[in-house]
Amino acid sequence: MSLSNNTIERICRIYGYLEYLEKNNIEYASSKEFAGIVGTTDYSVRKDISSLGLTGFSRRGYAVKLLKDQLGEKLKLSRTIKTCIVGLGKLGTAILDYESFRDDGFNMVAGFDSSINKIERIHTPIEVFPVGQLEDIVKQRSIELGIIAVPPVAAQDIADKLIKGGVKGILNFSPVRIAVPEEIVLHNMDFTAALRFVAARF
Amino acid sequence: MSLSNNTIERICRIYGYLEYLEKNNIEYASSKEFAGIVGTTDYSVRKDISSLGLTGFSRRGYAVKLLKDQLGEKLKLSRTIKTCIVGLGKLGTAILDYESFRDDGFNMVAGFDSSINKIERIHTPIEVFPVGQLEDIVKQRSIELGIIAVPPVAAQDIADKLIKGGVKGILNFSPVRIAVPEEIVLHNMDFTAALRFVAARF
DNA sequence: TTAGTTTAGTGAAAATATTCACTAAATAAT
DNA sequence: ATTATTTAGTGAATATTTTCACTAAACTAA
Ligand SMILES: NC(=O)c1ccc[n+]([C@@H]2O[C@H](COP(=O)([O-])OP(=O)(O)OC[C@H]3O[C@@H](n4cnc5c(N)ncnc54)[C@H](O)[C@@H]3O)[C@@H](O)[C@H]2O)c1
Ligand SMILES: NC(=O)c1ccc[n+]([C@@H]2O[C@H](COP(=O)([O-])OP(=O)(O)OC[C@H]3O[C@@H](n4cnc5c(N)ncnc54)[C@H](O)[C@@H]3O)[C@@H](O)[C@H]2O)c1
Repeated sequence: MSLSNNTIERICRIYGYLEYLEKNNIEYASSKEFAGIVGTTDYSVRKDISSLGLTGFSRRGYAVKLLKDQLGEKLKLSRTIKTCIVGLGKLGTAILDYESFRDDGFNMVAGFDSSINKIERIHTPIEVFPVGQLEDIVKQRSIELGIIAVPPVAAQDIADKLIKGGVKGILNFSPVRIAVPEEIVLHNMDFTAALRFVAARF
Repeated sequence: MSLSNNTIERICRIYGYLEYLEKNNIEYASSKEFAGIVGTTDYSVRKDISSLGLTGFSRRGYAVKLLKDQLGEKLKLSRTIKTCIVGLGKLGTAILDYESFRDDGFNMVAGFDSSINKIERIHTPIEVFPVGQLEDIVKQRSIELGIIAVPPVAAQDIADKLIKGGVKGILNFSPVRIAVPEEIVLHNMDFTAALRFVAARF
């Protein structure tokens, strides 16, 4: 019962929508509605959900709160995941300060930068450290997920350090390919590739 | 000869890598090398490239400059694409100031925000306008691609205005589903979904 | 009660995507 | 000159994903 990346991606989007529905006290939603949200068909949504062994209700659809909890359970999203960000430049500070991540279950517990100047000037409730302490802090605080927002040249080095510290996954915003061992989950957010992906389909 | 989204996505990533190779005066690269970059197999890369009617050279691979130009031609990426950003908050200003986009063929020609205060305070070589002028400026300057970095509640309204102004595609950073007509290309950059996509595969 | 409607569940069919197995070309090595 | 090696090109086989067609359940309305 291994899930395809497409299924995981769709479920993650649905999960976000379920949170929204829950906040708005909506109790049921149909596969068709989810399909609209993630841009697929109701068949696919039902297949995705049932492939996790979860079920809905005839004529009412899926129970929002129940499904959210069950999906969270299955995909290990309901627990809070300790996260850090490396590179506190323009993009990094935007991410550092983005408060919704906490609601979404990602607890930003540290920021790192190589510039002491920057670290001293930064004004945020989150603790920030010089990059030299990266590995230690990641270990100490059991940080599971690292976000990379350093210039491309530094990205591989930072990834290596995050991995030594023990992170299980990396979200990389720098536009370079990073090499990681098998067991580490890597996902790239390549803005330029995304812009091209749009422009290529005009 | 319509390309799948997977193919387009891979080609966009390869295109970025070709730019890097070109800058470093590397003349040839193999399908295997591209496969490593985009995380697929050499077979798939060759299929992708040949599905566009493009070819390489036995025993040398693909000619970097030639392939880049040809892919650029086929996917309409070689021309410069006029782009604007709406919402000049933390994320929006980071994107506004990100200079690599220009090298990558995206010319940021305008920024918009609803806060006059913000517009007056912003310090950037790119022209910024109150959001009331959005539709007109997009028309006047023939902006083809709009980036949305406003709070979720405003996202649909901004999308509607961008479309009225005539953009062909939208890159949406707000974590909500936006409705657009068939002919408009929409792509969502949902950071939370990306974090979840990583965490779900730990 | 009965007929109609909505929506989930699901095996089968169809469509799509990937991988394989093989050919051919170019070059290097012996 | 011959053999070996590397790498692209590609039709066929395989695998995966999506869609379809149908069933069943739950509820509504007549
Ligand atoms: N700003 C954007 O909109 C944008 C868009 C797409 C991609 N990116 C990518 O995101 C990354 C960050 O972009 P940015 O605009 O914030 O750049 P930036 O220059 O504003 O910030 C980079 C930060 O990284 C720090 N840094 C440099 N080397 C480091 C190291 N070895 N360890 C720790 N910190 C280090 C710098 O001190 C700086 O604070 C870059 O890779 C960039 O290509 C940015
Ligand atoms: N900061 C992040 O790291 C981050 C991460 C993920 C998603 N996002 C999303 O990106 C968007 C922007 O985030 P941010 O952190 O930059 O927020 P922000 O509050 O810093 O900036 C939002 C900006 O939009 C402007 N704005 C509000 N309504 C507008 C309207 N109708 N027209 C034009 N401008 C308007 C505001 O004046 C402000 O400058 C949000 O949707 C947010 O959810 C941000």
